[in-house]
Amino acid sequence: MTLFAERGFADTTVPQITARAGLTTRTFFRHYADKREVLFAGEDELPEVVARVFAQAPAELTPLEVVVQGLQNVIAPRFDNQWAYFRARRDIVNTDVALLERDAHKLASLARSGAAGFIDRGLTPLQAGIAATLAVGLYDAAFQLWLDGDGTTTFAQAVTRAVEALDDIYPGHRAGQRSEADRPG
Amino acid sequence: MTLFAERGFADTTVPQITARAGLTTRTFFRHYADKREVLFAGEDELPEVVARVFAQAPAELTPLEVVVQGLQNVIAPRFDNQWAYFRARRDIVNTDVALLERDAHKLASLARSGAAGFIDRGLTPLQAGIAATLAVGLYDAAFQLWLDGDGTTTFAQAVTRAVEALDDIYPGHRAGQRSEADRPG
DNA sequence: TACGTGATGACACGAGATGTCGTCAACCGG
DNA sequence: CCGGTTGACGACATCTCGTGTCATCACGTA
Repeated sequence: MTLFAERGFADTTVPQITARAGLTTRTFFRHYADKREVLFAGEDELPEVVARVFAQAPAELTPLEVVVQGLQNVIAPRFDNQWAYFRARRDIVNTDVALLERDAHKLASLARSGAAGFIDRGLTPLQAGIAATLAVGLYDAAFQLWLDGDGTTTFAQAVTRAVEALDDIYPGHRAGQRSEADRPG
Repeated sequence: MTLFAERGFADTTVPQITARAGLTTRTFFRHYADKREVLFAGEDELPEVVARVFAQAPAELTPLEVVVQGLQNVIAPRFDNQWAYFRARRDIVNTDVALLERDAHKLASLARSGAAGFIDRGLTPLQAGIAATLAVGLYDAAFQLWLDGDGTTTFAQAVTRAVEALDDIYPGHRAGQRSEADRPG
């Protein structure tokens, strides 16, 4: 991370990283599948987290309610207190196309995991795919909103704001509310 | 494409491709930024197409209406009659993680382009980001649905089915309809 | 002590990707 | 017809990424 911030991701070679760490190039690739993966290590468990969210969710919840509840109760606690790290990480990722590709693919994998969960809940593959994409969209929007803040707001608050934005652009049935209630733009 | 189908993407080297084409390795990289880009050439114009859709859309349309109209009127004609090519292309892309990453990033770039258009129409960045992600999700769902078909159905029909699926999982205001109408399922 | 296991170092190597220079054909104005 | 420019390509060198392979060393255990 330090070297990436100093010299940029592309201009930092693996030998430079391992020299700083006192290891060998070969050892680096035994721990990380490739150079990019250093910045994404630890996110592989997210699909499992998603699966757990679906397993614990009551059957009567709507797809969106499952998503919001999962983001608020399971994802949020994992992110708070790590704001500074994710902020620094995003600044690096945004400078390199290869890292943005990896990031986009991780989100797509997350969506596939979510779609599997929705199918288990009885949705058709088409519905599940769209629901999962919408869920990941909310997740990512909330994540970026959270990072754009000053580090004092919680991830859960960002999720709430993202859901409100969704209702603004595409008013849907919210639990306990009449969908007719038009919101001012 | 032929070599990729025969030997797989990863096991096909650039010298093999250029030998088949009667050219040099160096010449290959003058036409394509990297090996993966061969399968995505021509999609760079999609963001411009998106920009045109937004420029032509009447101001009174809702975000979702802009998307659906754009997909039906502008995107669909570009895809029909190319079903066989896109089908073969998808079969190759799905076999290689690096290609899936590139694919995911292209969709993300498309979403950024769409978000810019929504911001121009007066949405907040947060709303625009979510609207664009939802739009790309519909686009991709329709695209996959279209490819899963037998080649006789049109892309526009797939878009219609995708929008119906969205309304099933997250009932929103559709033009000229009461949103109270609960759908079974 | 002897053995197995796991992490690491050392070395070689293929493939992707880029910089640089020279060549050649097409084009264009005089 | 001539001389210059432009653009595409070949040839060569080079760098980095990533992998296969084998030797070594530390550690725990019978």
